Amino acid sequence: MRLSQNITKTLKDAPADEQATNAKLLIRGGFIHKEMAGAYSYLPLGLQVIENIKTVVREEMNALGASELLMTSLQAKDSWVISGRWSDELVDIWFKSQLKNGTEVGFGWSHEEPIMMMAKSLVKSYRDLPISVYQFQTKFRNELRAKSGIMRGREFIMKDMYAFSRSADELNEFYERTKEAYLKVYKRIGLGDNTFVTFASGGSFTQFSHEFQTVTDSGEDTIYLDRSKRLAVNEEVYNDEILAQLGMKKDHLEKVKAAEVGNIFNFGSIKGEQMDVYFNDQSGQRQPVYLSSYGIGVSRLMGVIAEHFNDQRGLIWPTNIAPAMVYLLAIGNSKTIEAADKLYNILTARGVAVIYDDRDVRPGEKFSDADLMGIPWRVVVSEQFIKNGLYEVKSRSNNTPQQLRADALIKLVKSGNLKRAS
RNA sequence: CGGGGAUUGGCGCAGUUGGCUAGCGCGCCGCGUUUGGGACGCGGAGGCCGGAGGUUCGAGUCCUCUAUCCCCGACCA
Repeated sequence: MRLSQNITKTLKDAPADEQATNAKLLIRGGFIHKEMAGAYSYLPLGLQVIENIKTVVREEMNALGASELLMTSLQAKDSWVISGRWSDELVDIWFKSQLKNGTEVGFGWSHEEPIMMMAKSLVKSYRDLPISVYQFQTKFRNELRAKSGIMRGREFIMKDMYAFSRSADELNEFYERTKEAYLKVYKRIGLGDNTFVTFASGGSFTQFSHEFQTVTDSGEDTIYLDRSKRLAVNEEVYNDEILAQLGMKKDHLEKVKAAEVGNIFNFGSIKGEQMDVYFNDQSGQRQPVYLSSYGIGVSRLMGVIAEHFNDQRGLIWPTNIAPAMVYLLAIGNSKTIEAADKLYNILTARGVAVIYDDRDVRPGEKFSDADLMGIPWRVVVSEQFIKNGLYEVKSRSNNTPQQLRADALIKLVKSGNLKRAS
């Protein structure tokens, strides 16, 4: 995209009402806009990051055999009454409203109950199973206190997947495969080294659920981490008995702050029994459906990444989720601008996502914005090199530029394996 | 929900013991000079000081209520 057409402008000062690093940088760079506490709009650059994260998640979920759907944000009261979770005492983060005729409705903070109701009408036979579906949804949670920028909002984007299985074994098999898929997701978006499978409280059916925790001081969870095993225990279930059970040694554990970027649950047959979702097995017997659910906080991930990858100058996006691969700018006269226009067309045609700073501002301002926005590669078209057909290429995380021809430039950029046009 | 802090042009801030047309920097508009790390000069636009009520000759400044935001805690299927 051409920066002259971008709706946002970068800011030198972050708004005083933001404390969190992720919010400060994302607002300064023009990625998000605060609507109110805990509710942020995603501007073109920010939306691109969200979409890139989604693409990675989507590919990994599809690889599991799951299919994407989209449920409603508006939810009927009935299904939640069945499970008992319509209660404000039990679930204190409900946003509720009512229709003109007085019928109560809720805004989805989870989609477990609605998906079970759907499954009830769609899943009848063992032949229909196993099956898994997922969606990217805006969740609404009326938190008492919003905090940490986009890391904990009242409205946020989440990928949630629901798997229906015929037995505990079948469920477990899918559960383990999904756990691996999750680790792939975190690896691909740049958080692989710092994200750990973590034992957490399990809920009604199993003793544990598994969280995916990214180690960061900005996180709100405390975990006990065994780095060599790449496993951790959430503080909420941490005690000697549990450690012994998990075969983890206390003196191997580090106490660290972390942000939960995913959580997976095994509900066993409980949900099916509770909500009357049964199928007929091969012998015609009614059996409860086994449910497991899998969440990834997409917008929170964006926040965690912003917290994790930055320096004095601004953001440093990992290549797989950067809003663009190249920040292109020309210095000087009509000749370099013409050359930059041309390069922009070439790169775009080759499927490279480019932010082209075509604004009539001084070079220093362009450099600063390139750094603030955290685009992996900066390409400068200047008089001194263009006469030899060379472009100056510099990585965001490295200060020494190199001079390359267009084809070498494209090769270099594409080695980051991101092919998007914008 | 308990505690603490804050609210003055789009953003960051100043504003004395209550006093006259409410200032500064950034950003924005115009003209000119500039052009490899957020340039400079000149000229402009933009604010009933979060809101309501009160005290006073007079309120950005004092009092009461209220809204919103941030932080700590509690909370986080």
